Amino acid sequence: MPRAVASALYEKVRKEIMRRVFENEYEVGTPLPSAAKFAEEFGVSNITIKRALRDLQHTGLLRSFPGLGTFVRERRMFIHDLGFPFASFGDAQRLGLKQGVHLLSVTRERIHQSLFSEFETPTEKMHCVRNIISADGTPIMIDTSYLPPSFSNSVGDLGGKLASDALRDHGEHFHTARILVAANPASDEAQKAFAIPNGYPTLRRIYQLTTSNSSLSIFGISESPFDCLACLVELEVSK
Amino acid sequence: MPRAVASALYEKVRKEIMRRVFENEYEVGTPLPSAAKFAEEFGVSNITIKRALRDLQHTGLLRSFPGLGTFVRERRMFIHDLGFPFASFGDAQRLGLKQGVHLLSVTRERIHQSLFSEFETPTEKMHCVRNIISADGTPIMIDTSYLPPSFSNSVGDLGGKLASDALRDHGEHFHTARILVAANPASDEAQKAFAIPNGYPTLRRIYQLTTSNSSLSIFGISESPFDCLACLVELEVSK
DNA sequence: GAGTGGTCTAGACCACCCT
DNA sequence: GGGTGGTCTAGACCACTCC
Repeated sequence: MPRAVASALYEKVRKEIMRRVFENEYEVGTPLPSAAKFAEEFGVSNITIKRALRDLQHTGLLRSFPGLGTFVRERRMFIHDLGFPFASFGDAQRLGLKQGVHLLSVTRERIHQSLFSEFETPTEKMHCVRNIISADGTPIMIDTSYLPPSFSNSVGDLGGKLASDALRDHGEHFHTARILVAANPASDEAQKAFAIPNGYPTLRRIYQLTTSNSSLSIFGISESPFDCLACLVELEVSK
Repeated sequence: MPRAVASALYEKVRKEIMRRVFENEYEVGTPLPSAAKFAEEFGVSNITIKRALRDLQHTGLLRSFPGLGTFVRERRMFIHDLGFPFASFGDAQRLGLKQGVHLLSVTRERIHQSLFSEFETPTEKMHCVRNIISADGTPIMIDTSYLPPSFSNSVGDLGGKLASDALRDHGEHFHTARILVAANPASDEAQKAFAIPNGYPTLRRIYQLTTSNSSLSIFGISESPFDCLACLVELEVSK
């Protein structure tokens, strides 16, 4: 049963730098010592330092900019209450934060079955709307919503708002939300949208919203970098 | 606005190997070509190949064993229905899978406040029970439960069972579960317990169980590798 | 002994940012 | 020009597994 390196040089370096960051030994806004400086201090190779720094980027602790240096990453975590399944503008105001919805694309696509294996999804081509949702100016979530073709007469309405709002505009209200919450390495889209590295942990919500109109379901996926968003749920336990 | 490398050699290699795995070009159980073979095939350095393979380990696609080779990682995903907040043996049987609970440690610790910032936790020293939960023989979850000191007369009971079961043994039943679901890079404990690399995405549930006895709350954290467990929740939407 | 992956180094080049 | 991080290479050593 292999694994566990722990004794590696880059691990020692990583843990020491991590400790310093947690002890606030580096000011946010000013760069950490350069890789060359660290290499001299720790008495190890340049490359070993870079390896440690890269690992710390992958866990969200640091962020490097070529030509500028390496910085402590500032975090701002938002809590998404699943009791209000999909933050709409009303919810955002309630939470006291400025929410923005930025349209990425409107296309016609089939639902990616492998992601929705826990759901019964239609196989026909759906309207597919991708939005970036930001809170207080920082992007925190990329949402892909699939709406049935019956929405075709108002596709233009879909941009810049969330599926729940689009539903509302059609006079429909969803009454049940079924949500699969999972962790995942960042998708390609999330990597681009949030400028995060390959493998960066993200939180995914794969959801189905149903309305009183039984033929009308909205499916979707939301993805957020792990350090931007968490979900809260409160449950009365049956028996 | 930096970031985005995509054109890097190791990225091309990574994507090509990833494609081959998804296309089932490599049999599970037999090793992939060695780094040396890949280096020859792609016409790049040994080290560049290793970099790509390492990234693919960090996203859970591959798993390497020194002396043996690199293998496609077999995944088995369990779905945890939050409607039955904490899988007990009864729930496990209902789901038709063999659940195991393996005691790691019983200690007295204070609750780590920074992890429970969304909860109001007691500051006194609590009983702290760590268990590894496995399903069908594979470990899928490490759980840390904090129980109030009033459980002191039966600390011996805490091993090998979950907090909800311990509660039941005391004639108490929880009626509300408050759960914060988040993604995170693997904690040190999870790294050891699941033999996963630094930065591996995990799903965390930070929870509070309350009973009709208002002074009795159980707090806890569960952590699972992202490819082992997801959470499902179904909600009636108020309003 | 041969092959494997993991680590570490020295050295090089690039694109970027600042002065 | 000098500093930064990012990439890539060649070469070495180690611990491991299998034959």
